Amino acid sequence: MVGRGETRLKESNYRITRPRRVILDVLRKTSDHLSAEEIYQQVYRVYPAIGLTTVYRTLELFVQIGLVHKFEFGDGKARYEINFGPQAVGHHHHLVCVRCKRIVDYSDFVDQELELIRKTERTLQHRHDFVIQNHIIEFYGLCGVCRREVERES
Amino acid sequence: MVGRGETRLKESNYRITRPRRVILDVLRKTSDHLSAEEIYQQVYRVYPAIGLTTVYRTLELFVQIGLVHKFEFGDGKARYEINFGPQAVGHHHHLVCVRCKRIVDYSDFVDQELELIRKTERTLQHRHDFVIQNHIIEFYGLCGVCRREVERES
DNA sequence: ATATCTGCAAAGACTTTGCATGAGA
DNA sequence: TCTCATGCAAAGTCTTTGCAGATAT
Repeated sequence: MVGRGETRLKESNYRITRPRRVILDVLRKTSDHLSAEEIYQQVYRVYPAIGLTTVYRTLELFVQIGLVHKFEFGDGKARYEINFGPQAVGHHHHLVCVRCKRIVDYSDFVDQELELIRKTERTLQHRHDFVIQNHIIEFYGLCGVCRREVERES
Repeated sequence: MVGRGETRLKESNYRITRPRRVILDVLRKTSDHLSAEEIYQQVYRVYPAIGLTTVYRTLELFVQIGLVHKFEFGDGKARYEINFGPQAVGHHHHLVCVRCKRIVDYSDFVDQELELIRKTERTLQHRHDFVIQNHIIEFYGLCGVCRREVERES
């Protein structure tokens, strides 16, 4: 999916600039769910001239060309992950606590999911004239800590 | 999943108030992806004393007790849908355009998905000590209109 | 009666926009 | 060269918080 991001940029007629390269590097190297501010801070270390605005603009660009996925888990700030595609190592999904917003990654069943996803994807592409770049599966619920706190309150 | 929402409120030791009843009604009756502001406006028609703050607080409460799901599709405002559960009529997923944020509902393959989801759910519950309330599947990509615009630009 | 809930106003947090300067192809 | 990209400052939008008055049980 992601290929080499620089190639993708060129293909889409965007310039390869220092900020874009560094932001892409940060995203490629982390396995966290980074917010724009966090990405800004990481980039700042190797390229202090960076501005937060550029980070936002670059991330939006990456999202639109399918290089990155933007997640919003409900805690007010968006988070970004590079999009390696459904078959790549690193493909995973999320388990989110609706109370404390804790996020757990999981990658169980991704191979079993693949067939269903592919089939769905094909159908949706045709039926709705969409070019699909990626998909997400998320489970929502209460983590153990929050469940016990809720039980105690009632 | 949702049962009768009022019952769920009682069980969780929350009071059944006019604003809560009206907000729940609005959510039960619509099939749209309403934002807090939109919900406020709908509620306002039958209960003009409502405040936007209350709408936000009520929605957050509903999310935490699993009555409602909060979606953030990337356009800056959260959207809310009542959570009927994976087997109920009305269960559906989303197809989102990363460029114009258009959202298409689909419900193809939801029966085929059920088995996989159940299995995943069971595993995750145990492995991560989570009580799972619901799940979402979302596909992201470019809608036809945006795809053509992007092609024209390059 | 009293612990909860509500509405208003104000504050807060994240993100976007305008514009002049700088940099890639 | 010349269009595209960047950074700063300011503005914008959605959401949350504080607090006094109202309400459900």
